[in-house]
Amino acid sequence: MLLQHGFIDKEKKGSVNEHTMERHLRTILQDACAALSADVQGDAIEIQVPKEEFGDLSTPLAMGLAKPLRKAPRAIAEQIVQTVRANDVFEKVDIAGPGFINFTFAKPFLVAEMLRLLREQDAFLREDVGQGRKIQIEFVSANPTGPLHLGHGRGAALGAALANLLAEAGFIVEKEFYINDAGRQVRLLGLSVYARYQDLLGRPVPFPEDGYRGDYITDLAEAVRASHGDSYAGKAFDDVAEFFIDFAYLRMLDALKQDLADFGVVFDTWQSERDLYRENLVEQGIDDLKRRGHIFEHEGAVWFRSTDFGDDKDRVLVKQDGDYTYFTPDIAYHRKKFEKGFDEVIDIWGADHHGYIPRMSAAIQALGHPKESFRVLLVQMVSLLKAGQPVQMSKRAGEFITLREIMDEIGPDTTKFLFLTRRSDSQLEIDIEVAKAQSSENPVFYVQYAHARINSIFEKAREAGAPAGEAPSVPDGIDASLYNDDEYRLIRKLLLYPMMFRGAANTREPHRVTFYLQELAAMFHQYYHKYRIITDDAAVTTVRLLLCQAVRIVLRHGLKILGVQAPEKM
RNA sequence: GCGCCUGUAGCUCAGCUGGAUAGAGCGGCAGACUACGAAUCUGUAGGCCAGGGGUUCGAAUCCCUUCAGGCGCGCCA
Repeated sequence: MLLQHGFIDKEKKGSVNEHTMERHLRTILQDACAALSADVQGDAIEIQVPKEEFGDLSTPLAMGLAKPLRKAPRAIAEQIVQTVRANDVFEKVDIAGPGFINFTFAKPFLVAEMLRLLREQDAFLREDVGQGRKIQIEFVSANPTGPLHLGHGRGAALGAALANLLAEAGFIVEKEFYINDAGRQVRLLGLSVYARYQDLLGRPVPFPEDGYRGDYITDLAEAVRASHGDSYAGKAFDDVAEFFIDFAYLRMLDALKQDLADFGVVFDTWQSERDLYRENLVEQGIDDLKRRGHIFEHEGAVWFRSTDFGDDKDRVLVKQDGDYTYFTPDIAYHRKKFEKGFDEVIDIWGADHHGYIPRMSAAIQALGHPKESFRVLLVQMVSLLKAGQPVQMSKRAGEFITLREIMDEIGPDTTKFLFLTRRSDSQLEIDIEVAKAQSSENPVFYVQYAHARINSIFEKAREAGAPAGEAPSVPDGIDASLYNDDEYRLIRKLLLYPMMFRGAANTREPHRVTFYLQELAAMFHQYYHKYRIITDDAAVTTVRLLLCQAVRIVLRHGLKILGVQAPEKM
């Protein structure tokens, strides 16, 4: 159940990528440091991608060692270079600036790595950072009281992409949606529908002050009338509350699931708040905290001493009137998450809830879990512009742009891609006119076009009777001189994918994938314009088709993480 | 008042666990289809990284401060 992504090739899952450019370099540098009697762990060595003219990879290692070794950075660099130069994976190793060491890999090595990419495909691209650790991502979790809006869409895109990313990175991932079906909000929903229903039957009642006012409320009231006629006419709300609440929220939940499905986002588990009560978990949560000594009573209320764990103030769990606060079932919920055995729990929240983080974190720590095992990713607001003018959104008046509308306007792929080209915690503006009008120059099409174009090349190759059909079979070796400098640029970019991938997984930042894909697509389009893939020279053609195939594999992998189609044709 | 997020090219944003001459897309300007898809490509202009101070070999990145925008600070949810 946990592995329903269909994306993970379970047979290849176990293989670990041992020989990317970066790992190679790391190992070599670690040995070099040992020779200098500097105890540096391979993983701790900083490796970066420099500007192209400097080389493929570089390290400021020597500058960092200057102080502990009490030597000049360049002198240290010299020593490192001496030991490293003998290695034949490098074409060039040199020192630049204040002490950077730049590495340029030898072409035969690059070619061999690319062939490995072609053979191993996804297994070559991913890095096992999770090592089977269990991680839960809870996201969207919208109240089932209205349609999903853009903020939810952003959370959905992020959560789904992150789940794909982490699953590929060797975590066991569960995607969960928390259903707020027990609180005041669903009651208000039921009451709103009730009021509209009575209106329809000519028995107007005052509309609730904070009620939901969207047209969908009236639609729900109509649906009640259609299925139950006037059997609830004139009855007091308290007598029919359960019916109206359940009728309304279950329909909203269905609609919400449909929206998410159409957006391409699927959840593994749906946790109901009511079930937490049914299973007595809310009470157990309080008891657990009590046992651990973090509960006190004050002025007739039950408090959690969250200040012991970094919160600003202590928090009430049971009010004077005996009701729970919103926080209390949430503690039970997070307690349950950990009882299910997750090593890490990620919540994706709207940024307006950021003030809630310290108390939730405190509760989790109080329950005995390490602080680092809980992580909240904040998704900032999405504001919508139409031709440069802000579109006013008021949830109260039921006036807001829904995810559904945006999906219908600009398509799920574009919507997801736009959401994922920004860090989640930066505010995002989408101008719907721009997104529509420029659809032909939209970044998502740019990347997809590269993929479709490669597919088209293979079609052409088949027609032309080139030595390749779908894609040439992968040879054991290729003469490194068959590739030109522009092709080596592309190959290097491909080989940097695993490094980018690991960074994205470690930081939980899928947007890095988006940026990488745009860069790769750009590089490919440029290459395509400069050279013909299918030529009279059979050897060159084969070798170029192999490169195209490698680009295609990487594009597909990246797009799949983002949850965006990799179309054969456009 | 306190806390969190943000401030980088005309616009939208990357880069932020300190590294080399700060990047991309869009928009602007000038160009490229008799060859695998022009949803593409080439060239060009555009910056006191909000301001100020500090830390050090080195700061867009870390610290302090000012300013501007957003969001929070309930025995609400």
